[in-house]
Amino acid sequence: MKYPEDHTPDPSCETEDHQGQLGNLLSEEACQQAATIFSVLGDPNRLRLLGLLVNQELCVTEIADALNDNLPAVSQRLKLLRSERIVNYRRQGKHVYYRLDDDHIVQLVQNGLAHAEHH
Amino acid sequence: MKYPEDHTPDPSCETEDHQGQLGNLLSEEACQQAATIFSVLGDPNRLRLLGLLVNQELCVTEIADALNDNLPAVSQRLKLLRSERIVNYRRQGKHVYYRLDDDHIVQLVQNGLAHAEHH
DNA sequence: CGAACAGTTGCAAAAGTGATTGACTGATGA
DNA sequence: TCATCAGTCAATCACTTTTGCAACTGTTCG
Repeated sequence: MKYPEDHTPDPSCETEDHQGQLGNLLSEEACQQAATIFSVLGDPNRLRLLGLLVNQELCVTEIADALNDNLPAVSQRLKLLRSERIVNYRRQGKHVYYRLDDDHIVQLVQNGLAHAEHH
Repeated sequence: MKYPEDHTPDPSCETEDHQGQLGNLLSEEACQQAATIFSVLGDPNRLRLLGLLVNQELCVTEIADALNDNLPAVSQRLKLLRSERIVNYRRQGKHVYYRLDDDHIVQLVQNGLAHAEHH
């Protein structure tokens, strides 16, 4: 999966139409976007990070400490999560505080976990 | 993310404990599993395939035709989806019919789409 | 201003992933 | 049994993604 640099949807995905033949629920574009979100969630490190943010707002250093990870790595992950609008942030003095963008993400993550627990 | 060959959970993920310090919701193992599921869903081709199966059972050739894709490619994807128990199948004569394993998946996919549409 | 702290960015190496092709297996039916 | 159809497997190649480190930016405070 190639992550888009920013929120610029690729128009070239309209070149062929794979829908409509069998009552496909998923439009081409929706598939693309949903797949991107899923693949961003599809990494244990990022998922752990999101788990931390479920009920609190934390700055990068706190996150890195809590996850026992180094700062640049955490910052990279946050950048990706930011680009998919999964997390949001605000700067306060020297610190940048991150939080989950909305409850939708929590829903998604919990759904995924629920399915994981089934097996 | 490396996909596990089969449903054999890796015990080596218990070597270190990254939890408990800040009320982390997600256990190490749950994270791993959920991340695997997410990353399997994190591909537009697989997502389209799942879209096809939402209300029907189809054999591999039918899927390949509907998606305008070649048989081996579809079979590979199905194998992966199978390994994560996202789809289920039965053999009938020469044909292998696939279906979604349970409603949970539909939930997950729809959640992902819902978030995608937000932006 | 300049030192120190908090984060971010860039880059190269390493690891992982997906598409493709050809060979293989299993079932059917003449 | 042999030919054929349906599907799977395995290996390779090109391409992405992740990671670790060093350099850089921005902010505070003496």
